[in-house]
Amino acid sequence: MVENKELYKFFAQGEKFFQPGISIDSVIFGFHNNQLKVLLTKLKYVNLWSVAGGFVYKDEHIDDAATRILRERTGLSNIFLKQFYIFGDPRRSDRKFHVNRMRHVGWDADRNYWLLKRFITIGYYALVNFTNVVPTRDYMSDLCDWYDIHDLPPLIMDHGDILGRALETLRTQLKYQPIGYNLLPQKFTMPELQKLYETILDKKLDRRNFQRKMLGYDILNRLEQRRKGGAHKAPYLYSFNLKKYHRALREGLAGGW
Amino acid sequence: MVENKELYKFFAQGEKFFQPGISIDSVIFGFHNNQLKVLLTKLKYVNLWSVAGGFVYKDEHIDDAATRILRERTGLSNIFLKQFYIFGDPRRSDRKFHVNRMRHVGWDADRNYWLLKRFITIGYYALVNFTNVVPTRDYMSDLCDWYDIHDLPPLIMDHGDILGRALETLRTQLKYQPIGYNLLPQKFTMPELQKLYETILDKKLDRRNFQRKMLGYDILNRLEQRRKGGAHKAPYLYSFNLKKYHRALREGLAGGW
DNA sequence: ACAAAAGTGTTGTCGATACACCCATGG
DNA sequence: CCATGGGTGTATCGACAACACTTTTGT
Repeated sequence: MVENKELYKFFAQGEKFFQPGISIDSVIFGFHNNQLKVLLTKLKYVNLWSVAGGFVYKDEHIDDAATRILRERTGLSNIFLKQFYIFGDPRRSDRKFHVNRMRHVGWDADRNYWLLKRFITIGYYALVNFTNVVPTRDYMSDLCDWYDIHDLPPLIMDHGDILGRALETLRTQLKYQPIGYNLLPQKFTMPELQKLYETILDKKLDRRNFQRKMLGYDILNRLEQRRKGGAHKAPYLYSFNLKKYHRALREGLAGGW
Repeated sequence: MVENKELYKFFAQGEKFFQPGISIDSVIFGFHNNQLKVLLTKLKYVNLWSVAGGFVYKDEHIDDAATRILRERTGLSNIFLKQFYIFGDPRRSDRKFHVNRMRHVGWDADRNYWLLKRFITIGYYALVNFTNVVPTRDYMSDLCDWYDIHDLPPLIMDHGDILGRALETLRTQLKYQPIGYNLLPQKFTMPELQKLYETILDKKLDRRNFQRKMLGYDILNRLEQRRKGGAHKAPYLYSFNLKKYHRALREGLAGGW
């Protein structure tokens, strides 16, 4: 198998290219069907899933590495991406997992093999537009797809913790920063934006107060057009005023839900 | 010199004990004479200062490493310590600086020497009680002392950035968490607590509103005793109600300055 | 016409600010 | 006795939550 050759090559030569002992794990959030989703990959030879992970090239900025990994998994660049925590427990790695994978491609590792050493991982979280993403697996995985935040498959190592802490961070950030731009299509309605907030915060918000508060932030453009076709009254479409949006990102919102 | 032997040993054997490519830099804040201070060490053989740095033993949790480094510099355990950012620019290390130090102890490093490789550093910040600290230098440094945040000596590499970002984080955290416990003596007056807040935020606060807000958090015990001796009316002494203080740490404050 | 969804308005509460007043102490 | 700092009280404003009303649309 050509793919397993690639994996073999990674095992054999990764040490040459990658910064030792450091990995990156990005929790990629998307929004679809009124549900918050995470992009996960199923790793080969085991029945375990993983958030979008990877390694840092020896001369690569960690933020660039995170961006690259995100692009490899989603096809997207220019995305909201932020480091949120470092996971530095010396026992977080799962030796058996690696040994098992290596056996499948015929790589025989000794005890000092680079991948079996301790890894510290840098947690990033990303917000992406679900419909623009083309989930792309690589030679390490045989599946890459979205999963509902409330219905997750079994995760490798401490990826449950990583995901949980990313979600917690997202919820906190939500209070002080605008976020819809990265998760919604260009044009969207106020109820759609509200659903996004409700989904992330996991609680109902008052329709009318939400609208007024959101408009109060002064980061939205109301378009002439309305969303037709649905039953009932047609809602306005909005887009983000990028200039004001980015100012709000820098300076923060009043906040408090 | 015995000390230089130690440094030599570090150069020669550090690779055996420490996790490669990872360092820890802790910005240690204290409060004294109504000024916010940082604990810095002056490194040997150069006219540059550094925040409290160190390395991670191969089987040590990064949080434990940060705690250990803090104890080595201050003599204190059980302290408020929190990771706040990872600095991962591949060009952040200063090769010349290391080479220069090594030359002074007669260590001759080749190009692949561990210390000259890329290091990613984990930024922590700590809040400590100034009067309890015994600033302690080690074999790498010839000075260790407090410096006013507004009057800093020249700092090594990106330690200026690290310090700035730590300060920014502290200011943000101040809005959502109680902090005085770690920076003030056991007993303190309301004006003293206010000075602390004013110093960190670098702005004046209204005396009366501050008092009411602070008392409203319900984390203080008013003591019978008052602070005598100063001119003018004797202010009450307070101490923190630790139980409520820690609950507030976990659950956050209302906040907003 | 009516149910359901969307848009707009009104009111009450609470916290934050601004400021006025009183108390204690040392010079 | 008065200047200075500390403690307590009150008015005002604005943000936010709760809730009423009107408008639009498909069936």
